[in-house]
Amino acid sequence: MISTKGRYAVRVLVDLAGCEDGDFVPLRDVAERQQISEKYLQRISRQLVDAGILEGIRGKGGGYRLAKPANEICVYDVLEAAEGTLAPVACLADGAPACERADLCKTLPLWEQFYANVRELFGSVSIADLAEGAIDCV
Amino acid sequence: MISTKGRYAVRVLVDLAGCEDGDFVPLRDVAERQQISEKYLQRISRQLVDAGILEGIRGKGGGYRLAKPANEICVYDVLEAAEGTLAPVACLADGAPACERADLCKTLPLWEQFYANVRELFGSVSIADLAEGAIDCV
DNA sequence: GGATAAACCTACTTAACAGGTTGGTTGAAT
DNA sequence: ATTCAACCAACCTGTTAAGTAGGTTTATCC
Repeated sequence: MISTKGRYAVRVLVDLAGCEDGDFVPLRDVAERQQISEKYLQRISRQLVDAGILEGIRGKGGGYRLAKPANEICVYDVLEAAEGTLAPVACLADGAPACERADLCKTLPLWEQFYANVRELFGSVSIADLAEGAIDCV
Repeated sequence: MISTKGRYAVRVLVDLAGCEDGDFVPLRDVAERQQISEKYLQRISRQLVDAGILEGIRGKGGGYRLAKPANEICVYDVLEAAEGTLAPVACLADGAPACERADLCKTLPLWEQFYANVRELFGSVSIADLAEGAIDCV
């Protein structure tokens, strides 16, 4: 399951991608359009700033904007910034201690395959793709 | 993330698939081999029985065995039985109320695609595949 | 028929996390 | 000086994960 944090993050990015390039957009506007608590978005936005995905400036006339062109921001990076790792099992997470059972673990290859699929899918879709509705349902 | 419940469930099934066909194996043995609390496995096993994946008989000489041949049990069914839905977002879960924003939701197609990938991968791998180590790392 | 082995069942616990909310502080424009 | 808006820290509330405890039923074996 993708938590609301990750989903909200994607929605914020897509929303900003739909605004005029280069403009700083106050979070209040995004929150209103997306019907999400502004306060909660604040926390999420900060994480996105820390991850280098968003830029924020303070004060009157401030707000957020994409730190890179929308087609250079992939969904994978956004989800990872918001949710932490997307590894399906702890032993595949970045910096996890190697599992002792790894050699004899018959299920590990499956999780590895799954993780690879996740990276492949979310890594190949950009915020620009979403904003344009370029993803078709299957 | 796949929770331990789901992962343990898969491991139990793979373990049982490695035992003599038709034998009922007491959970204590599985728990010992897999190094998982027997009590916790009890709960999980019950869910798998309810889902028609395992058969259990009580009393001395009892235990569990696969309700179907290992190559007819796919990982998807096991995970779903143990974890509930595998839908990445609530609005795609079985029996979820339709989301009002569905039409204008630019991210929905992405979650649908992801869900389809999950079903495809886990649906195409059987317990027999895992038991034989037929999955290769990528 | 009694001991034993096993699944079954209910309830509880404990810690972590999701999903926020409150209440401020700092910084920039006007 | 005022206003807007990002930043920051702490808190809260409910749910879930991950188990534990302890008992009840059912079958086998002696």
